[in-house]
Amino acid sequence: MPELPEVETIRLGLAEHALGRKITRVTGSGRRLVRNNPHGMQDLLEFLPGQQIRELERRGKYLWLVFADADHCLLVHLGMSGQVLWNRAESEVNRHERVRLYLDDGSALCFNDQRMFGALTISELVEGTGGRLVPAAATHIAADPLEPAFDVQAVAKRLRRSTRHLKTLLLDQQVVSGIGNIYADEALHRSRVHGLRRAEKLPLTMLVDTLTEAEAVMRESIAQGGTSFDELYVDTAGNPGYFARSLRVYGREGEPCETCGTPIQKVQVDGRSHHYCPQCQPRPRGK
DNA sequence: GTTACGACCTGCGAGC
DNA sequence: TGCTCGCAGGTCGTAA
Repeated sequence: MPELPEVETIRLGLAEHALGRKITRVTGSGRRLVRNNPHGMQDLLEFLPGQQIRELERRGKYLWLVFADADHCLLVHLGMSGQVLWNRAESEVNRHERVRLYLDDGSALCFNDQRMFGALTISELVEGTGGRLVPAAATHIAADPLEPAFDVQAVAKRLRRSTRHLKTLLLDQQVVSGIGNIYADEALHRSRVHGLRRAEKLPLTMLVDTLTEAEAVMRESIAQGGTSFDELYVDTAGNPGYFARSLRVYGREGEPCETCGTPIQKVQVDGRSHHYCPQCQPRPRGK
């Protein structure tokens, strides 16, 4: 599932191949991936050919292609199962391929999506958080922990004003972006906090610690190419990431905690699974 | 304004 | 063997 480290790995892969390249042709089918465009696929087919890719930007789980002579960009969200593969133009079409951008060097960027949660959107660039140019369709997304504009103290204070479960807040992209279910669980384990704790009940230092651990675990994951549980996440060359073997709690239900040996447990927090060590991360009283 | 929850979507595995 | 059902989870809309 692409979270910040996986999207950043894809961004780095794209930068290697696509920067400076001009889009010559676009093919695509289906409506769901392009549902946020007023005229669906037609908007991509009309806007993208001839555009030169000048920059590749990312905020949280959102990635966008900035073009050389346009105030619009192509905003990419990979949802749960999106992939961006760099192929030869004549390469075989994957059964889940939705859109293909042909580049002027004979290569192609293929957007695959099995579960159809992803989105490709032509969006205007506007000034967003921290004075940064961001797609209008993503202005509601908060800064992520890897951005210079990210203020950990301010975000911790924002968390502390909420009565919600901390796990749920970490997943709220309008509070802090880039964190998904995997890295939320890992950050909570590293900071020894149970996801069912109410943010308002926690000391500020503990919230700062959780956010700091989130940043650390995502940086470590980027260094290993992200986390792959199955074939759903691969980089632009089709290779899996190797951070899954470094995860301490996510996907390790029943296995001993690396810290204390207590079996990892799994519960539901607001409809999402939460993996935790009952010894290192005690549940709040009454739960 | 804030919070909680269901729908969307597809493939896979468990259970019958 | 084949069918049904639940689960996975990022985001958005809706209801309270």
